[in-house]
Amino acid sequence: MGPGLGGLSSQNWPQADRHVSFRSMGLQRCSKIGKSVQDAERSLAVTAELLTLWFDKNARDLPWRRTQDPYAVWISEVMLQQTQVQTVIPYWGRWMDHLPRIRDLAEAPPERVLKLWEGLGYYSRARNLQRAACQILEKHNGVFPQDPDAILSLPGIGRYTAGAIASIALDQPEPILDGNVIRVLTRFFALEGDPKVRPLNQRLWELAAALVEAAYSAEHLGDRRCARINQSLMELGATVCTPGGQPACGVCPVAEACEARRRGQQERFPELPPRVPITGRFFATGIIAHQGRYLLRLREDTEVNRGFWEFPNWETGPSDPPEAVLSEQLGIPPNRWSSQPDLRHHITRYRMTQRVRYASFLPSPNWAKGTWLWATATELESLAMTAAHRKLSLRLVGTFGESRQLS
DNA sequence: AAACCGGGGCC
DNA sequence: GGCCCAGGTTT
Repeated sequence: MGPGLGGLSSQNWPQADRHVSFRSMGLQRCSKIGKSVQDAERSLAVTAELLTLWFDKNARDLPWRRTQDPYAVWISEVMLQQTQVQTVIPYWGRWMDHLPRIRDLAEAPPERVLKLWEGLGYYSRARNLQRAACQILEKHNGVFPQDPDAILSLPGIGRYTAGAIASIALDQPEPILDGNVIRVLTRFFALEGDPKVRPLNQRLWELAAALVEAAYSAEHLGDRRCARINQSLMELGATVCTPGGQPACGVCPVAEACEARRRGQQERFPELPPRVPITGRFFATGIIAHQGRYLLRLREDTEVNRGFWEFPNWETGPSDPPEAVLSEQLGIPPNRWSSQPDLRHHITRYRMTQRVRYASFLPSPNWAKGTWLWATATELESLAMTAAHRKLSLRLVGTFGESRQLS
């Protein structure tokens, strides 16, 4: 055990957190059962220390943990918003290779930024990254700001991401609260209610702040204490205190003090609101080939996925024949279309089906609206396309860049 | 407070 | 198919 843990009242620790409340939370249970604020803060310090030391031994070796460059940490945090670690790893490495500095991002062509983000989804994240990079150049002389409020004011950076950058890259005692931390804290303290809305959300932020401040005060924990305690909460949530009814409490460093585990009710927390129901959507998609090129359309500024190229497509009803809308929109007679396999694609709450039709025909261009392009097989690979249309593109273009013959 | 973002992985 | 993920922004 580390030298710092010895003096703390470890015999009180498991009991203390069962009824703990903290001065900053303004709760009353504490005084009712006669626990002192000093005991509460001491148990908090023990918890912070156990988590930090556990992280030192059990942290995964993730690529962005090998740097303290705020820019690199920032990119990783934004990529990790709603996106899992294993998905992010190759994207982060590629991004840092191509755009290693803030200035590189600010000055890059927007289509290059989108191409680097292709497949990660939630593409406003990429657009906001570049907007923020430009702001850092203009307002902060090209240096990533250190003030948490200045970080928070950048586009695409909310309270979580600002706290993550400030603590992980700059070792400041700023709290973080994400899905992992919500799960860890609601279980540890058996906190009921919706953790995403007040009042529980506010209490969780206060608890997260109390933990990082406890680590900050514990000088014996050594360097980068704020970075380590905050990452320990997320790491524990990702690898031990996992969703569902079977977290790995046997290897949890704070299991003895966990109230949900004491009750055997780990699966009850957090109390997340019901999911939005899943709905199906249907699209008629046309692949129009002409002299080895394929017709693409650029999503316009008013549309979702603006800046991405895609095969011309229109949303239809579940049973509308796709030839009808394709012929009307593209001026190609209905009998010129041949059927291709449907393409299924999932995105958040949508189950999307693209009904694909192929035509080898050059229509008189009545597609006046928007930006169109006859793309070669090589261009298909280099343009930014959303995931569903990238799948479609891979049907046409093999791994050697050869155009594939379709009947 | 709720909807949206038209991504991906896991079971 | 359901659920979750190192969320932020818009309405």
